[in-house]
Amino acid sequence: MAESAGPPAARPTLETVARAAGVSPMTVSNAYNRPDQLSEQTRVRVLDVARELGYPGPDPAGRSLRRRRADTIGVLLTEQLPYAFADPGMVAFLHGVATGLADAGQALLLLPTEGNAEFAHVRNALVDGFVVTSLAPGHPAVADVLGRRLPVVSWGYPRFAGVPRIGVDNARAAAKAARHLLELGHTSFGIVTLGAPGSADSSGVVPGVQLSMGARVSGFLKALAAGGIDPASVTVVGASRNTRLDGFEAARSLVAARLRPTAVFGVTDVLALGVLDAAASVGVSVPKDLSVVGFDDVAAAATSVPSLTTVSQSLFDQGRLAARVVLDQVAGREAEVPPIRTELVVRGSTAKPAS
Amino acid sequence: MAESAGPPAARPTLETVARAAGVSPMTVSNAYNRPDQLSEQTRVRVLDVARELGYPGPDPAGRSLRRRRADTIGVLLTEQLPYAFADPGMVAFLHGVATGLADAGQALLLLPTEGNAEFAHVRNALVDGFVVTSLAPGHPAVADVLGRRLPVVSWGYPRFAGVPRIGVDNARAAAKAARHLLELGHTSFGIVTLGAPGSADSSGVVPGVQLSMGARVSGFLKALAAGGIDPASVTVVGASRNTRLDGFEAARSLVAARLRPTAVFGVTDVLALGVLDAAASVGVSVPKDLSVVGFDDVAAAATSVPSLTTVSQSLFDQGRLAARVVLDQVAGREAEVPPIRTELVVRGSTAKPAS
DNA sequence: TGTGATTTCTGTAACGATACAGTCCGAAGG
DNA sequence: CCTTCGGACTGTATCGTTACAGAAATCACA
Repeated sequence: MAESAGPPAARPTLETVARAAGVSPMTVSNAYNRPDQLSEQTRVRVLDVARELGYPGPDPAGRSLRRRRADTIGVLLTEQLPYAFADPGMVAFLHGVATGLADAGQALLLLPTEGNAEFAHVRNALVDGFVVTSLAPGHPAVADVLGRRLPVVSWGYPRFAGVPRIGVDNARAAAKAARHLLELGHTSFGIVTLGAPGSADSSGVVPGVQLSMGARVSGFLKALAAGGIDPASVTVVGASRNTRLDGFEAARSLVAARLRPTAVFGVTDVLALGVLDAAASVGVSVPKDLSVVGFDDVAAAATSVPSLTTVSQSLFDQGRLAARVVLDQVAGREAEVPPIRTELVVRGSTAKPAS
Repeated sequence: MAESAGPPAARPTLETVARAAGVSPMTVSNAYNRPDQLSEQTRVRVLDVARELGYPGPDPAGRSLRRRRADTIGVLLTEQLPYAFADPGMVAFLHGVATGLADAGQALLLLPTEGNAEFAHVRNALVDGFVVTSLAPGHPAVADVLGRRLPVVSWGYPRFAGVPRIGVDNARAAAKAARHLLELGHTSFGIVTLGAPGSADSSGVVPGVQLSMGARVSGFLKALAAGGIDPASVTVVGASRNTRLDGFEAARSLVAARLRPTAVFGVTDVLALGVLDAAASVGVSVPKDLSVVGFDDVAAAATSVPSLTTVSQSLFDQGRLAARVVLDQVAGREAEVPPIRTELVVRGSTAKPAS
């Protein structure tokens, strides 16, 4: 073929197509994006020519530059990205975000905040806004996100100035768990938290624990104190990661101790499920010999054996709300963030202590 | 302040910064992207000026257009995007993809293929390549993806010409489950599959079932036939969606029937867990009165009561492989796709039939 | 037939960045 | 003193698209 010689088949662009079809580039663009702006006849002809030339359609990069819109929201995950998928609470939240974005026709870009890529992700992400999940104030990604000067909404702690935050009142929610156990008649307690192990000091502050988890621990202890229990008498153990296995290992010393508490609060359901495993492994019966309360109400809490009493916080709805709030900001509407309700769901893992 | 008048504070660009710092735009660009190309002194000065002007750093849209790279891979989800998060098998696969991409410093763009956005997502996605999950050949998104002329890798069925496919041999894998049950001595079988309910015809083909699930069903039946069981004697019921609850409902008729089979194959673990629920709901003891085998080996299979015998297929590794293959293509290397191994994991849900 | 209104299409000018191919300059080496 | 070399920086030309303003052609209707 003669035509296979010549310039080495430059990638076709709008203009290539326009020239070949004998119309202006604008008309080709309209053929793809605003079918109502040109006659059906021309549109068909243009698209035919495009197909013949192997034109893949308007390049999103050019379009994005010109329109100053990416129709994409970035979700920044505190933990290394892959790990987020292993955490059912995070998955439920993402599920909600994805739903909210999909309903609005927006795509979701997942951004790791750790890893070998020195965080350039955030600087280079083609997005119209960010949803950030529980980011520590000093984290390098914080500066990157705020530096982009794009709409942001944050989930969990801490608060950033001028950034709407979505999240529950962890201290109050944890207090519900404590009151439930007090009402059942428990007097000796343990806590499995996330982060550094250690005991609470007199003010109920446990050092080295994630902020939101810290609020859960201190809220739980404060409610106990209001019920006449000395916070210093409560043994607090820490799991290094939020996995069932880490919860199991952290709880082993608790449930095997001679002076075993009769009630344990796991600051996440995943950890609480690990407590159930630990109890089973040493022959301690739940809820007969030990009551266990979790936090989050993930799907597995309802199907575990025994099923888990927990503080429900509708992670899915929070995700959807996060999407709505960030999209409102993108659209120039200031969104108000309603408070998120929590509710104690009593299931099979709590009962009166054995007398 | 006098300077707050004047033009309404145009958003600063590379050139704004360059002019203010008395250098060329190229130098500003280098200050951000190639620190080794200029003196430390100039770099600091440029970045200082940028900060003063409130310059948010090089705009990803411009950069992406010029470099013709997005450093992002799009993942196309068959099901409506949000639903994918509810499916543990899909989550495990995504987990693997995310890991593979994060290791290579790439971001992950999640794309819905359904919803109210008429699939424009795929055409507008700023990505260097796609990973598609189990897309039916006639699906509108298929044309969009192939039309982009970007690297693609597909997971599951069907195969597309020129597109590397990652997936297991479902028929052979399902046969392992069948042989396990035959060896235990079972002679009456049921299947819970995904898609339209219906009975197998003589050739073992069940109409209206997803392709990969169809392969599991027919592979299972073929292995039974090889063991002397008439496929027509096997009752096949269908769940409309891959959820534990749908599996429960689909299995109810099976386990409650007078001529209840002694062994049931769930084509996914999620459905098989639903079968366990159904058995429990009518007082049928697993594995004493009923053996149940699943497929996938999701996390919940190991922790269910009883734990689930299943065909393991390392979904995580397949995700990571998908990432590697598509990135290889982006880099111009042709990747070869190794076969994926499956393995029968025998746990507590299978036993010899009650005599 | 004239006068708008409507439909259909075009020309131009950005959008903001980086690749590429230099230029300039001081220091090292002879 | 002249050459050579490497580091630091610059100028220009795109990358591919769409917003905007308006022109030309067609139509409706008195």
